[in-house]
Amino acid sequence: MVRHPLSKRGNKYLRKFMKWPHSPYKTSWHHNFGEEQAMKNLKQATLEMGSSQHPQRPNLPYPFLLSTLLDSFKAYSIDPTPKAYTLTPQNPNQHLPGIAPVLDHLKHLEKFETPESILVYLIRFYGLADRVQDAVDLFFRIPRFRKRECLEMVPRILLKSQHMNIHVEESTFRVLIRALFRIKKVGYAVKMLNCMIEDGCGLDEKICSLIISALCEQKDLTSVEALVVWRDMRKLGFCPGVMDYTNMIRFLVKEGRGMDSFHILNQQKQDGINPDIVSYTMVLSGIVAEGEYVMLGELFDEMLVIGLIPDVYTYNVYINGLCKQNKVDKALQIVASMEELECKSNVVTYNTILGALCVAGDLVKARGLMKEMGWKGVGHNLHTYRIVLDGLVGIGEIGEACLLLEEMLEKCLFPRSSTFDDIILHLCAKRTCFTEAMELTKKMVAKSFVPGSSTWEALLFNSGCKVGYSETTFSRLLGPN
DNA sequence: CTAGGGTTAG
Repeated sequence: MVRHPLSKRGNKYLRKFMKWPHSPYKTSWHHNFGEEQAMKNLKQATLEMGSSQHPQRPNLPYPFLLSTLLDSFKAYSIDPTPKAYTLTPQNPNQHLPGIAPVLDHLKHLEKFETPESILVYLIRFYGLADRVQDAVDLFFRIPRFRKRECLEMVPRILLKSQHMNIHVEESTFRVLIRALFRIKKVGYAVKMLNCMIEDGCGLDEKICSLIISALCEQKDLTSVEALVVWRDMRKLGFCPGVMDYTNMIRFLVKEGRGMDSFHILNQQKQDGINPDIVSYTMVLSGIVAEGEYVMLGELFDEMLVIGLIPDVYTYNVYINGLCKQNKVDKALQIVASMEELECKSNVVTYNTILGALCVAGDLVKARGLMKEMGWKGVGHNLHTYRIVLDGLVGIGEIGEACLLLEEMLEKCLFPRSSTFDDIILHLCAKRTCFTEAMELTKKMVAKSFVPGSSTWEALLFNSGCKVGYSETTFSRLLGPN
């Protein structure tokens, strides 16, 4: 059975069974995976098209460029993404005839508005193939790729209808506002809502909710403006529901307005709607982000008094707050008490504390905690390793760092490239370790890591002292890969 | 249609 990867119906029930290893909230994971696979197939297919030595299909099917693209994505039941279109043609002259259908499809059938980058790409493509006229034509046709064009007709129609004495009524407003949401123009949607009210229509609570829920995925309303809209809507008699409060809080926290989210939480309480653990968790994290640690403690206590039971998420936020204040011992106490309360700590809990220990330079404790994780059945992840590795490098424990690095590479986990640089630089600084530095560099380059300029400098500088490394060693490093 | 919505990392 083929299921749309993003369809909620698809994995709604899977959720409760599949809390791990993928965050159940990131349902887009499937989608991303599908996209990755589709892109891979597409890449392969266009490469095959390009190679003329393909036996069965000698000089391949330019017109199939488009169908290949569509098929690759259809196989995973997802719509082609804009990215797919930038991959398509590789060899200008060969794929030239396939471009027109692609453009046509983009203009008329694709759901997304053609990003300018694709058009730029295609114009350059025509240019490379010496089709200057085509390039110029395409340039002038750019506006036609804007799906917004259709919507730009709307004001004219509205004016016209006014002339014709046709009154715009509620349902028309609703259609228009929904259209604005589709193109993520929440700011205009708000304006339209105001028009609606001025026109004497009653306040539409559904639209209010829609506006609040769209806040997170839009860019034209700032948090300050959103707060004004919120206030105005309330003045007009909008009674926010739990979901409205949650959405508003999430938006504010995301925008770094922890204190504002705190005020919304208070409004919610005043309205007699009890905030749940999720809302508290979000607000607490906003408060931590703003460094309001006194308030963090107060709100956490208040939450307990109300009778809400914190879960891992909540504790992790609280622990993060303690760690930011360098109160690692207290954080560890919380972990211990979590155990008593039968709330299992997870990787996030440990990574947070490990980070604090590394900042404090207490690598001994960090090592111990890493061991404890294994023992408690909490697996190490990429971040765990990166945190500790950076910690070791930070205090100059290069020997240990190299051992940990070894362990990581065995598991196919890679450090940040800057960490590689740091390790190599440290090794270079110790003259006796130059050989190791070279070996490590070679290994890394093989894994397509690009050393920074100061790393090259250190390697070159030190290679002067060693006879074994000639120019050829370096040019080999720069070779393929 | 009774879940959804939330945490760390440079």
